[in-house]
Amino acid sequence: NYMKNQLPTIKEIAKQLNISISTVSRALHDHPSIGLRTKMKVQELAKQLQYEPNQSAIFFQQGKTFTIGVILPELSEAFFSSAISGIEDAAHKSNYTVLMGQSHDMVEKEKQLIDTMKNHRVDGLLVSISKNTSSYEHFEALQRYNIPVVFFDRIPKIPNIHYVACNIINGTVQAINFLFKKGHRIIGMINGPEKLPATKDRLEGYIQAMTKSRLKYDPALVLNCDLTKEGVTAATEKLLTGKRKPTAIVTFNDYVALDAVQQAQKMKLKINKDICFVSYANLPLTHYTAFPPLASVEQFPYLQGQKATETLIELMQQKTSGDTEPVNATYYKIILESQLVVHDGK
Amino acid sequence: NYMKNQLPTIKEIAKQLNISISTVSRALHDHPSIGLRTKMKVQELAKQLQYEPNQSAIFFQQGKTFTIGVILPELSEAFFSSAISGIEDAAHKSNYTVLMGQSHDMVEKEKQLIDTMKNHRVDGLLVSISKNTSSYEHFEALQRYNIPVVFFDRIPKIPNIHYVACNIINGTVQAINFLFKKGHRIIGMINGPEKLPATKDRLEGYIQAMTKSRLKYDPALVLNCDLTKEGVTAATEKLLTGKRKPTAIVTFNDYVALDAVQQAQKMKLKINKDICFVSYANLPLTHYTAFPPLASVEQFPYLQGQKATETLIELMQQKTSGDTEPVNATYYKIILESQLVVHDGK
DNA sequence: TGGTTTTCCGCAAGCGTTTGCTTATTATTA
DNA sequence: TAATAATAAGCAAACGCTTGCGGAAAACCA
Repeated sequence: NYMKNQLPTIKEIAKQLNISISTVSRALHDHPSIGLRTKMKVQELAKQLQYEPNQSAIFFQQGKTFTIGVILPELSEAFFSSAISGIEDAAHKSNYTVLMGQSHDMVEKEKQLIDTMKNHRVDGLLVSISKNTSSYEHFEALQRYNIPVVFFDRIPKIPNIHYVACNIINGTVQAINFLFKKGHRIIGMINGPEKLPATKDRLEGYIQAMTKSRLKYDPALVLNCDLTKEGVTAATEKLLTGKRKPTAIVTFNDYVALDAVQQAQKMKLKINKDICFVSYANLPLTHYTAFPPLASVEQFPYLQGQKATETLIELMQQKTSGDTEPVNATYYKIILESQLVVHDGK
Repeated sequence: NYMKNQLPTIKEIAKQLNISISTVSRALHDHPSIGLRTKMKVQELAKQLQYEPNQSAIFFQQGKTFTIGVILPELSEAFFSSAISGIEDAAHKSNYTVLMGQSHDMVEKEKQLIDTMKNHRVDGLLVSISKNTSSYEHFEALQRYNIPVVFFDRIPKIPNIHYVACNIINGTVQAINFLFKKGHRIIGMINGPEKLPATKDRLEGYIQAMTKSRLKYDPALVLNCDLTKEGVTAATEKLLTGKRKPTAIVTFNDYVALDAVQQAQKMKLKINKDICFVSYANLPLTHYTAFPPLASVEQFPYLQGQKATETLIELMQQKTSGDTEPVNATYYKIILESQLVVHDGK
């Protein structure tokens, strides 16, 4: 008692009230088997002492931390930071907290983070995998720990996983149709690095839409690039000096669009007249730019984060509610539809 | 042993090796008082069993969680997401993890988050306070728990706190000087909401610089606004139709600058000719816009986050390394200098 | 060989809570 | 009034790990 800077515990309360700690514990939880009188006394003293339960102890005792881990490539990227916002909001609503880590697209760090999260005994994990991740054993380790994982946006191509993703294909189709209706017949694409799933999806959508529109798919109109400014510039130039000159170009994302616009201008083309652009949204403020893309395929990062969190929470509940055996090997595969957002002239 | 899906513990290892758990614990920690033979045996079995210590237990036992909490207004804002990136990187380097929450600028939620963090027994806290926070008792509660707090960017104006902030004043002075050298003599400012500290700092810098440049301070040239598009537009119009028409305007941030540019264009003014803009950077891609500000006062969010984390970690070490009494009531007040970044034409 | 140091390891407490089970007390019924 | 039921509270184990302390065995010295 002598200036022990200790925090009050139920033990302390029990001692002062001359009752057992179990009684205190139950009293604080409003357990029916505790009389009203003592219940009151306990709660009063607790308040007076400013008692707060030591969550560390509870976590340990219950084997549950009410924490969900989030691992993604880059916290400062607009897309992910929106996603995080959605995650945090959803988690907070269900009284979970969020432990965060960024892999910087490095597999090694991704592994480290998984270890950290695992050791911290997070109750569940949300992951957007790094660009360079190609093997997935480090995720399997999580199963031993009974830590459910929900992937989002950047999902591994393996079976039997839970994920939330955005179907980019239909958005792409919408984009092409939009351009088609505007009269464009030769539509190019500046895509991303070949091996990226995101790149493949875009291409697939492109092919689908072109085929359906009875425009035959011309591979010469689709260029891959490494997303650097130089790469984009080169691709744009090549596309615009090719045999079949496109009147519209779909670009991998907003950054690419902006770089491509610059290059097109440099080539003395009138934007939105000689050449139009449509892109995949990942920037908040393209409408402030001089020549924003006519339209963007929106992927709803906030919503993705939110959905992913909600399904993770559901999975965690399931786990808790004691299905002795995880019989229900059903996997959540939640797919949001991307959507073409047409920007008004302004 | 019968398909208990339990994770291996040191107890398990001890049993299999017929030694005591304390020996196992020490062996795993390379304690000198354990013989090489047993040490090897233990470590081998541990690896074989894929043993990993239960951090929850350790946290509890040590009263330390190796976790730092971060509370800030909005995760998805570019400024903060850069800061977070810096925080995460710095934390990870020292083996800390990051627990995150966003207040959405609501005092109530800020309080909740502090409670959560406190109950989670984070080892330290990083806070950028919400716009509406004006009383600070909820932070004082943390002292009882011996949880050090480092504020960053948005810091409360009370004494005896640790903080990391960016001195915006000198950046503002640089900005005005920059404009002065370019020949501008009538320089306006579109500032933020009056009560915001950020607003006051900008104003102070403005006054200092104007005074020093022998341009007398004309209050009519400084307008407050609420940062909405309408507010900015109105302020811009008022400024550009006033008696003394500025040839340059310093704006509260990039968003304001972009809105103001639009309005100026609507008023048939030639940007960078009739009227120039300088702003405070908070967007990553102003250089893609049609008429970016000529220069921006950079506040280095990543660096701020990093520095804040580093000082927090230092504080936590101090706490641990057992100064029985926190005699050293020295408070870290780390101030980064903002810096004017002049954008090249393209 | 007897005593002293070293080396190695085990015992047990403790961290703060929860919870199944038991016990003491009071109220209820016949 | 005695037997039974309902109510209220306590005991003690458990969660997994760390660590101060004490003890046995082995090594050393003289």
